[in-house]
Order: sequence, then C-alpha cells, then structure tokens
Amino acid sequence: MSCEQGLFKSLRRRGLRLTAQRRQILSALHEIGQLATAEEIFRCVRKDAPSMDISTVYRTLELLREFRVVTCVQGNDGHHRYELAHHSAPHVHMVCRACGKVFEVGLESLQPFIACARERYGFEVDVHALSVEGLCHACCARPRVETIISHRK
Amino acid sequence: MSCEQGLFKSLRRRGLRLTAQRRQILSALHEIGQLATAEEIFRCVRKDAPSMDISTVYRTLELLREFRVVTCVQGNDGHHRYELAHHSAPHVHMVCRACGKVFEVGLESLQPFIACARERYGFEVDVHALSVEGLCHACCARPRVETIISHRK
DNA sequence: CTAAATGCAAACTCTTTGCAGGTAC
DNA sequence: GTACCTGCAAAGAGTTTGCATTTAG
Repeated sequence: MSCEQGLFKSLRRRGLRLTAQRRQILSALHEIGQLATAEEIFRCVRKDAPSMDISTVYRTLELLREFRVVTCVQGNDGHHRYELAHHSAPHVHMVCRACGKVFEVGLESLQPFIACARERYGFEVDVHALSVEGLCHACCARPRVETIISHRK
Repeated sequence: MSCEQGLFKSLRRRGLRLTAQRRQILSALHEIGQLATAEEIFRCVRKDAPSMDISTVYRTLELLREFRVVTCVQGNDGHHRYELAHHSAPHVHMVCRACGKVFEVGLESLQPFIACARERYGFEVDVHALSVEGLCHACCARPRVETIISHRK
C-alpha cells in the first residue's frame, strides 16, 4: 500500500517507527473511508487487534495529523473526527445537527467566501477542516420541536 | 435593559424565574460582547459575584440557548463558545488556529455555498453557528514550523 | 542493542447531576 | 408557601500522561 510506504519514509526521516498498531489504525481509516471519531476508529481496529489500547489510537491519530496523513474536524458534538487526507479533494462537511448524518460538497461554491476572508482580513481559511452544522433534508421535513429546540446531543 | 425584560417574559411563560445569577450571566455576556467559553463567562461573572458556581453558568447558558438568547458554536479547541444572539446579524467566525483570535464577516460571500447546500442536498445550513479555522494575517506572516505542524493547543 | 512505542492505570479537564438549603414571585 | 434555583460535591465522559515492558530497525 503506497500510503504506508510514504508514511514509513516520513517516520524514518525523524527516527520514528512504523509499528503494527500504526498500520492497523491506518487500515481502519481506509476501511471506514469517512469521518470518524477516535472511539469509532478504536472500535474498528479492535475487531482485528483486540489488545490495542485507546491511548494508542489517540497518540497515533495525533502523529498522523502531524504528518498530514489525516485531517481533523470538529463534529457536531464537539468531538474530533478524522479522515485520511488523500481520501478526497478538499471538501466541506455538512453535519445534520438532528441526526448527525454527514454530507460532503466541494469547495467551488465557497470560493467567494475564501476570497473575501483573504482580502478583508488576510485570513487563510483552512480548507481541510471545513465543517458546518445545519438540518438535512429529512430532518427539515420532520420539524419536531425537539429537533429544533435542543440541537445538542 | 430590554433584553432582560424579554427574557423575563419568556421565562415566566414557562413558570421559570429571572434570578440574580441569570441577570449577572446575561450582563457578563453583554460585557464580553463576543464569543466566550463557559469558563471565560464564569471568570467574568465572578468579578461581581464571587460565590457563583460554574455549574450555574453551564445550566444558565443551556437555558439561554433554549430560549434563543445566546447562540453557541464550536471553538477551534472543541469547546462551546457562546454569544448573545441579538448581538449582531448572522456572521461567520473565523478562528485563527495558531493564536486563537476571532474575526467576523457577514454571510454575503457565503450565499453561493448556502444555496448550493440547499439545492444539492436540501441541507439547511445553520447560519447562527458558523465557524471556520485558518491562519490569520499575523500568523501567516510568521510561518514557524511549530504553528504549521501542531495546530492544536 | 537501544531508543521508540505500547498497554495499563491513573490523572486531568470539561461538563453534568443529585441533593439539601435558599429564594423569586 | 411552593416550585424553582443555587452552591456544593461527586460522578461522568473524553482525552492525556507516567511508567515498566516490549519491539522495530
């Protein structure tokens, strides 16, 4: 897997090692193929490596983030969610605050905003960590008070 | 303060009360005038009301959010940040991932994206909880490896 | 071999909850 | 007077850290 090769080289360059656990976590990220919390990744890894500890998952995700192998965004519940950086082109995650479902869309329609931020403030939007909340089609169609009032948890 | 009047009525309608603590927290939100974490609000309130407990701050913020008096977004560090809802028109918060500074910009440049989300997925973006990460002008100008590699904490 | 990484357990931080006493109305 | 609210303390959830042991290279 070329992804592993690249990581191996990067790690070696800093005297770090490609361990079985790191490979397993990488493979779980491939298997999941979309945004996932540390907990979800942990559960996925555990299927094949029941002895792995969650602290290893946290440490590895932090490492992978430093090496730009994964990107990280805030979910609607305040937890970090990770996905492989090369998995796709930069995109926005739209998270439904009622059901938690995630939709993706490219950056095209966001260019005016990105340009505006740059021109007005010199602010460089991080296009790899874009996430917005809202209500998905299904949850809009079922506007129960509950969904509207308490949009947390 | 008209803001207090309105809240009082809303509370009464549900048999709830406008206590000294709730007024103090409201006043702290006015004083701060921008996004703040529960902890920051707590510190601000404590200046005048040293006996207030942080659990009261959490409970009150949750209440104010239910009553749409405050809005709540995720900061770059995963903490909720609150601000008065009427404080300004809907806007995007741009949070620098290096120094934490917050910039604001109106929704105009974001309309194409909002429209795109709606047309393509029927997704209604929550315009009161928009927040993006990136690098501010000052931090872009000082591209230390540190700022780029470890953009957390 | 030897520094780096892991698993375990314990610590930490932020947030929530249960409860007895206090308070708005 | 009576629910509602508060402060306190303790519990939870998610994440991080210290340390002895294991392991990649």
